[in-house]
Amino acid sequence: MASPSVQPTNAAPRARIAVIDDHPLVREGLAARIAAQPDLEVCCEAADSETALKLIRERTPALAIVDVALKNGSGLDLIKALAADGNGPRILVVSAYDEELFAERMLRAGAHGYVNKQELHGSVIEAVRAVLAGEIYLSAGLAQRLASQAVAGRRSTQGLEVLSDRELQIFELIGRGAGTRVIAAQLHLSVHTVESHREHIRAKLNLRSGTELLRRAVLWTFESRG
Amino acid sequence: MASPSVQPTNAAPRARIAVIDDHPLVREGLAARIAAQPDLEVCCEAADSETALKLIRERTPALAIVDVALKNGSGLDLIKALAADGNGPRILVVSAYDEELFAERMLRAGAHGYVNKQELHGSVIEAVRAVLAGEIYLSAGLAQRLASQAVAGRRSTQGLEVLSDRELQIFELIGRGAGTRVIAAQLHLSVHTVESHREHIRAKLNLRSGTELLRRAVLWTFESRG
DNA sequence: CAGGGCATGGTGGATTCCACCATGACGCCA
DNA sequence: TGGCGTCATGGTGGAATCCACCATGCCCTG
Repeated sequence: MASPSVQPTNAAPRARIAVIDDHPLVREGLAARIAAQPDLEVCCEAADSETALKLIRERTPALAIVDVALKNGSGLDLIKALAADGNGPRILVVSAYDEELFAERMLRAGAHGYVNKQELHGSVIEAVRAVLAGEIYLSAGLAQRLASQAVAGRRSTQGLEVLSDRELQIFELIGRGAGTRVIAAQLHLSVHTVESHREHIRAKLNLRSGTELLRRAVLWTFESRG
Repeated sequence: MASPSVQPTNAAPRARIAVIDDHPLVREGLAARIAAQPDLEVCCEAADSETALKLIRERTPALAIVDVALKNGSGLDLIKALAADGNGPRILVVSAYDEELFAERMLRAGAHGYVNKQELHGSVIEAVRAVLAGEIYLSAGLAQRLASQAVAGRRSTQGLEVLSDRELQIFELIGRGAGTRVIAAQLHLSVHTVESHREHIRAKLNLRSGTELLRRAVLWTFESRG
């Protein structure tokens, strides 16, 4: 991939793109848009991070569009795995949450762009091209917010930014209604590990009971409409 | 609905469909699928309930595909408004949540079908056709759960009307995040009593785990009490 | 009166929670 | 380079809980 083949715009072959999202409709929407471009094409699709990883390694797309919340392993893991591969595809994250919360983490984990599903009129393609060209792409509002945040160096906010990646990930799953054992299975972790994370989350968010935790998580997921 | 005017399937013209979703990508995915059918076509799209209402009244589609969570008015309002119009389009709800909670509300508000975004490989079109044909369409898992609920004994299961006073009271406390022991203390009851009520609530609402109960209770308190 | 729903409580076994603890990996910084 | 903190991963054991039955008493309605 680092080989001199990654410049498709001037040649005949289209840039090959992987679409990873657990909503079939979103996949199709993306695929339709991409297919409509003369210089881009979809080379594979997947709904969960495992098959995604497999497919991407096998088909070596130039870019992968990844949703934050997948079935297994939640996108973040996928991104980390891809980044760890070294010469993997460039990565554009699509999310229903426009939380700076996620954007920051995703980018740190190795993503090259972050676009919100909501404000996605024509900008995906724009984002795809930008990321393919080697740039970092952020959807409109996010850039400013991230920047101002970085400048302000803000803390606490009682909010979820105190949580580590793993913790946030688990927090989200809790919000979706998954029990500890389900989460453990889904993330390929020991139940104890998940419980540990749970405990840390509780501590960080100042929640006494697991009930309160679940409540918080459910409300949060609901509010930020996953 | 009983009027003989809405019968597009037998003639040459395609059935005209409105697509209402705040995710552009999902809209496009749906549009692409619909456009691929010989007997269907998209007549308008909208991202919020206001323009949706305006467009639908103006263009009189045979069917409207509506997302639960819109920007303004949350889909539910839209459905109610359309139902109030009397001779509006048939309505198919698409949702990211497979909660019976939502399905119930939507159907009661006047929707004719409810499909989950997740399990949406080819079923949307199927659902569209069914709803156009005058049927009520529910995505797989939901159908059973709702049916078993309806058959199991009582009417409409209006959600919580089946609950006795005590049960509702406890349900609400659960929704506020109170644990069993707290509830017991607060109501001057034995923990066992509360647990019994809990169990009865679960049974009545067809919820499997206590987690589901909590989740549902939290969502309810959030939804209804503003 | 009989039956049904309701509120109250209990028992016992399975599960989950939760407060500690431990280890290895990584990063930071002096 | 070593030390310190954080993170992720796991474990242990006792407390709390869940949950499927069961039991009693009460009130209402047929």
